[in-house]
Amino acid sequence: MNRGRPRQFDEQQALAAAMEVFWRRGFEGASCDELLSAMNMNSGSMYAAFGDKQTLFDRAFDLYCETMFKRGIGVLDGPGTPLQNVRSLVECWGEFMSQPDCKGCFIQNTLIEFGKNQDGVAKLARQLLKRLQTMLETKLTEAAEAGELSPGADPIALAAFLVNTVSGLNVMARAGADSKTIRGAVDSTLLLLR
Amino acid sequence: MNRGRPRQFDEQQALAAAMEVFWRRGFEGASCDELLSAMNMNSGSMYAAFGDKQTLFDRAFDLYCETMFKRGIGVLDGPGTPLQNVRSLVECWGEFMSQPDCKGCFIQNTLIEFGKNQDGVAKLARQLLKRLQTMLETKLTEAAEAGELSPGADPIALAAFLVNTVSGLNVMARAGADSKTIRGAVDSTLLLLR
DNA sequence: TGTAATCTTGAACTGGCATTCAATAATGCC
DNA sequence: GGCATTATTGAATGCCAGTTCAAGATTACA
Repeated sequence: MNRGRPRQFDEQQALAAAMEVFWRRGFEGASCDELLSAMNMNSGSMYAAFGDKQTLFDRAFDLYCETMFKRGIGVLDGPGTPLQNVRSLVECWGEFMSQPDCKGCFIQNTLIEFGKNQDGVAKLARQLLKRLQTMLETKLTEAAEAGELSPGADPIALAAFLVNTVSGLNVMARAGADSKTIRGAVDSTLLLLR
Repeated sequence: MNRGRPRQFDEQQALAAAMEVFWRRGFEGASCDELLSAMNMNSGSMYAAFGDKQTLFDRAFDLYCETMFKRGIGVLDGPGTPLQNVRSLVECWGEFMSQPDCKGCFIQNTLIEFGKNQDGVAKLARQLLKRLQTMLETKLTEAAEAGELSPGADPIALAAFLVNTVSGLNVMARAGADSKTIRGAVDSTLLLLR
């Protein structure tokens, strides 16, 4: 079929390895050396396959979004009442962030590193967070209409609050907070969801 | 008195300028060029006065802690009941993070950039956050004993939760969240403090 | 077997950054 | 004024990380 020397690496596998490194170190923090040895490639092959470091990051970031973000959406749209699903998602965050050598959430990390940048990945990260917030608003509005929330609860404010909570959990996790602290934050958060 | 050519810069003023740059850009993100022009100094003078970039950062970070962190402590120890003071602090955070071109909290930013590092500034940032958490625990315990909190409220968990909240607010602010979102998060947080 | 196409390898290149340094300038003391 | 001391200046330095490139390797097809 295809002429030429065949590739000695699997693109998806290499991308997954790059994702791990970027996830832990960030864009600036990840050196090409570390990336290349994690991907088990030489610079020439990598540059031929992916273009440059930024493009590699973009693709690794996309891969993360495809997997992890959609997994979160799955929880929100799972079985159970709207409020139960929101509470499940918060629980998931807490467990995720309590893992021993947690790297946090790649989206949050990217948001922090690139901040208000108007272009590329930062914009995408902001959009994703906004999407999460909107989805939470929807679910919480449903919950309010179903009478699952205490009367007077504001679904819009609660959604903003939950996005804020996950941002906080991410920071705490990356700062190495003990699981008790994280558990305390999660438990207090759940008090508002009823 | 002192022999030799007198300094043409004010050390505290230069330090304050450096603090602004590090605060906005982080350690890696702040180039020496940007620092030097903000400080209105040449590299030679700066290196003679402060040593190197890391030492300059350390001193700028100390300056921030001396001013901003203690200001927060002042609110906690202000007039009013324990709970009122805690609520005031949360309100302050919200207003602070809602400012138009907010740089966030320097301590949080540093924590994020240096993460779990065992040495130097990262360790100091973690200690400060821990201290904040402990102070909140104390205040909230006092509030509980004074009957200001609803029965069954857990001061320890609430303190962890509040530290988590301020971490979240910092991320949201640096991500450019609108003030309505931040306000929503703050309002929801305050619901737990009563 | 020869040729074109594709991939691998790792050394060389390049640009940007923190840092140094030698020359110069400004002060106090004798 | 001469000298010691300290600051300023900005070009030069050295290093490191991202990137390129030429040589070699491996395949398909003729």
